[in-house]
Amino acid sequence: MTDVIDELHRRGLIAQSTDEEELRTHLSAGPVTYYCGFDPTAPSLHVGHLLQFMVLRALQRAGHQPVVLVGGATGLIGDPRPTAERQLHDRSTVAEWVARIRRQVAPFLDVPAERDGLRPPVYVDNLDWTAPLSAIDFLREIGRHFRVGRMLAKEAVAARLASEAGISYTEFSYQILQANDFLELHRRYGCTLQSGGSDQWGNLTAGIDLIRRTEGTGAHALSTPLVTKADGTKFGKSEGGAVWLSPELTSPYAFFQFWLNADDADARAWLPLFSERPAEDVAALVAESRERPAARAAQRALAEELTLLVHGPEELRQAEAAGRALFGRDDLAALGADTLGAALREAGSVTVQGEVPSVAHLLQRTGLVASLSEARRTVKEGGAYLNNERVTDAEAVPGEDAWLPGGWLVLRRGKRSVAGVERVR
RNA sequence: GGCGGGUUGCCCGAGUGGCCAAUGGGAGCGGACUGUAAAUCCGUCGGCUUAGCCUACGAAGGUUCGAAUCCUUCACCCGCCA
Repeated sequence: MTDVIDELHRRGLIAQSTDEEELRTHLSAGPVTYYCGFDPTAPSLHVGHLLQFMVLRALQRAGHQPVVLVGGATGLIGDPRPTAERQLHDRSTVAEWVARIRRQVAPFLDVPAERDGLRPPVYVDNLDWTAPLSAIDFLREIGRHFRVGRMLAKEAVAARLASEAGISYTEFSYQILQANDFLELHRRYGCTLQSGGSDQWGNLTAGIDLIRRTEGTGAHALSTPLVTKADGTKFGKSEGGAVWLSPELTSPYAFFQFWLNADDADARAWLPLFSERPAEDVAALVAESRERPAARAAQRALAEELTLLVHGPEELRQAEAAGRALFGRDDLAALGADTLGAALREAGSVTVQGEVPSVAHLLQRTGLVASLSEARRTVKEGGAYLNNERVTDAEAVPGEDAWLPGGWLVLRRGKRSVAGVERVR
C-alpha cells in the first residue's frame, strides 16, 4: 500500500498539516477516523468542494474511516469571510439545505460495503449536539477553554477586525463551534484528523487545541490549497456564476463544459488535484497536453472523470454526446431527432407554441442574452447563429425550412453558448 | 460638537448649466486568428414597441426653457479641529 500522505503530496492536495511525521505514523498504525465538514450556505455544494472529497476519498481508499459532517448548526452562524458579515438564513432554509447537501454528498464516499475493505462513511449533523447546548453550558464547558487573545489572532478574525466591516460576536464565535465539533467527534468516534480548505486552518487548529485541553491527547489536521486560475480570477465560476454540483443548478452538460473549456495551463495544474488516475497516467496526460494542446487531453480527462463522479455514467454519456452534436462538424439536419433533442435539452432549451417569435426574442427567451437590446446588439456584432448560420436580421422570424428534425431550432451566441427552441403544437 | 472633502454605470474613475446614456481604464460580451485554450487586434458594453422614446449620476424637494453639474434638506463615507 502506498503511503497516502505521499499520494496527497504528489497530487498537491496538502497545503498545510500538523506534524507530518507524526501524522504518517498515526495513519500507518491502523485505521484512523477522520472528518471534514460542509456548511449549508447554499442549496448545493460547488466545484470548489470537490477538492475536499478528493482528500476524503484518498484516505478512505487507504483504509481509513471517513466521517462527513454537514453543518446544520455552524451553517446557522456563518464562518467569517474576509470581507463582510454573512447574511443569516432562516432555520427552515438551512434545514432544507442540510438535507439536500446530505443527499448530494452520498455518491462520493458510499462504497459497496465489503469491497476492498473500504469503510462506508458515517454522516453527522453538528446541530445534533450543538442545539441542545444551553448558553450556560456553552460558556462554562467550552468557552472557558478558549483564550480571546488566540481567537483574535486567527487570520479570519484578524482580517475582519482590520476591515471596515468589523465582526459580529456571532461570527467571532464560529471557531468555538467548529472546535467543539472536532471534540465531539473525537469523543463519539475517536476521530483524530480533520481536513478542510486552507482558509479553515484556524478552525482546524482550534479543534486540536480544544481536544488537547479537555482530553489531554493530540489530534491532526490537514488543509488543502486554494485552487487558482492562471488568469487570477476565481476558480469555479463560469459565465452563469458558480458551477454547482446539483444538476438542477448546473446541468451535467454545463458541468462537463466547465472542465472542457479550462485554460491549458489550468487544466494541467488541476489534473493531479482532481484526477484519481495513477500518477503515470496523469503525467502522460499533462505531457500530451503540452505537446498537442489542441487535443485538450487534460481538459477532456477532467471533464469525463468528474462528470462521471458527480453525475454518473448516463449523464456523462449524454453530456458528451450533446457537446459532440452541438460543436461537431456534422450537419445539424443530419443528426437524428433524438440526438439533437437530447443535446439541446442538456444545453438548455425553451418551447414555443403558435406564432413563432423573431430571432431577437428567441435569443432572449433562451437566456442567451439578457435583453432584447442585447439580442439586437449581438446580431449586429455578428455573434448570433441560427442552425450554425450567422443571423443578420434580428427581427427575422425563422421560416418553415429552418426547423430541424423533431421540431428544433439551434440558437447559438458566440462560440460556445448554445440553446434549443422546440416547437410544440 | 465645529470646519472641510466626498457619494457617478458591474468595478475604478473623469465630468462643474445645454454638444451627456455621460471621457478613460478594467471586467463582461461579440468578431478575427486558433483548438469550444491563452495572448493579440478590432468592435461592443442601461432599457424599450430602436430614424424615436423611457429610466439613470446617494435620497427627496427646488431654481431654470434646460441640471450629473446651481440651491435646500436628509442619509452615509473620509479628513482636520474640539
